Amino acid sequence: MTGTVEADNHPFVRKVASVALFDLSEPERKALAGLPMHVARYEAHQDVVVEHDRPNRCFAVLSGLAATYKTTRDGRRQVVAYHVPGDVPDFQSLHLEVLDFSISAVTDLRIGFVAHDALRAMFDAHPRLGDVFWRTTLIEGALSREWMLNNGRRESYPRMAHLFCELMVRMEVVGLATGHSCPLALTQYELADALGISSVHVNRILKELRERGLITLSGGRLTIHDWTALARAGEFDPTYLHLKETDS
Amino acid sequence: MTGTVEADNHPFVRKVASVALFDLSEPERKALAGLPMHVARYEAHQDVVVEHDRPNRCFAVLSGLAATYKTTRDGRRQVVAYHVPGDVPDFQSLHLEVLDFSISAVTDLRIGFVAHDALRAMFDAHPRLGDVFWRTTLIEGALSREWMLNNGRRESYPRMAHLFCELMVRMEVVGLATGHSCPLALTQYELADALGISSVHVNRILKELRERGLITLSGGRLTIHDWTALARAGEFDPTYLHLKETDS
DNA sequence: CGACTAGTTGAACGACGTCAACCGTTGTGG
DNA sequence: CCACAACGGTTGACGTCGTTCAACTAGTCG
Repeated sequence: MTGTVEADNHPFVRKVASVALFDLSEPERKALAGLPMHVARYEAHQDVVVEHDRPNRCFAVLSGLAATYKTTRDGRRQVVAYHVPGDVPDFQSLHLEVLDFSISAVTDLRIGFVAHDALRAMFDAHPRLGDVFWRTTLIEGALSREWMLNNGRRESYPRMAHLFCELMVRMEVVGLATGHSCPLALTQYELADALGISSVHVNRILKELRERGLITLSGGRLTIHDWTALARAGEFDPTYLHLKETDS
Repeated sequence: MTGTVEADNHPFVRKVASVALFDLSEPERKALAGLPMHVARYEAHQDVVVEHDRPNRCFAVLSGLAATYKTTRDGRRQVVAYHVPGDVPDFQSLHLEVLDFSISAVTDLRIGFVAHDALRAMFDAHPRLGDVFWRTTLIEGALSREWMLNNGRRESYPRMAHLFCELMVRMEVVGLATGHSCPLALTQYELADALGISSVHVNRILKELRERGLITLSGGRLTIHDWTALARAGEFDPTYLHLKETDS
């Protein structure tokens, strides 16, 4: 293996390459792969950062699933984003001092911390990389908007269908899905918090999706048996994910 | 009047100065004020940009109120953000080719278009300004998250209270509110689309807020009679707006 | 084997939606 | 200058989607 191949397997290089609209230069690859990264592990349900924190570092998800969430005063929880490997969920801490959300491990999680200073130095030296990271934060914004539409204007059946479509596509993009099946260890409570409904209702909708032969979600695994029907039910159009054209 | 004062009244200079964590240098002010801007007017309910557009320019709201929205296939509409003067609602078009949302004029609107090329040139010459605009897009992301919590986990009464609190604070920041009263020409239909409820229900909640003496919304004007009670009802905590410390 | 957690299901309730009628204001054209 | 259409707001009656409460099951861990 050459150094180049090694760098290409680095999570940052993979992620940035998948988002950038240009080919990364060799110095850019080196800068990304050379970022000093501190790897840490979290168990499911642990918080990585919490609201009001003032981090001096960002982190990338290396493996597992993370969730950004907020809570009301009386403890009701709303998941506002899920993060698959490669994502940098608290990137905004680079420019906004105090966090307005918390991020927790949904499953066992491996993450890599990178100091703000190191990132800033890299962006100074390689401005195009800054633009790519900017692009990633804008894509996250696009996901937020789609979630708002989904949670605000679709009933729970299509709403859940839409969420499963999104998660499957994103898992496919990072190579974690095979044949419309991917690891997804979400409890029904967590699903409820993402969809803005109750866990009891999640259970009923899940049952309906299962009985109609669209999906199964069990054993920490989501399998979509009828992609076409699920996408139709959820009115799923992946444009908002802003993927670069690959296959479908 | 000196050239400096003139520049300080320029919408971009005002906006950037209000968001930046540092003092703008004179060259930076000049660059902002010197951006070639094409002013245009839109009547209420006209679209400025629509989903799937591929703009080669951004625009700033100069006066009036704009709304970013998305629709489901059957035409149900969800407003995902409001934009007050100074905001640059489609900034993401600088980095994402195709729009995943539409933006319409809520009231009569005056906007200023700025070509992407001009912005890119400015960011190359003044990297700190790029960081400030990045910061603004991250703040918009914070608003999205708060909206998701609000729409997903609060019932319609506190939900509407929260929205009015947010809008009032934002109007105050740009100097359009006096004594908890500001122009706000939203119809009940539009309010419904922002809150994810029906217009009939908006009417009822509005009546309740009015009868409890918290607000009045009429004649294109929102007046908050009891800020404390409204903020309490909406569990409003302005942290997520990421304002720089001024008054309260 | 007991304790705990996640899932499942029924029944009653409630928040909100839908439908429909009606009112008030505005603006336009005969 | 009035008629009337168009639109936004208001209200009641009723339907429904989703919640809440509660009981029960199944799997897992010590």
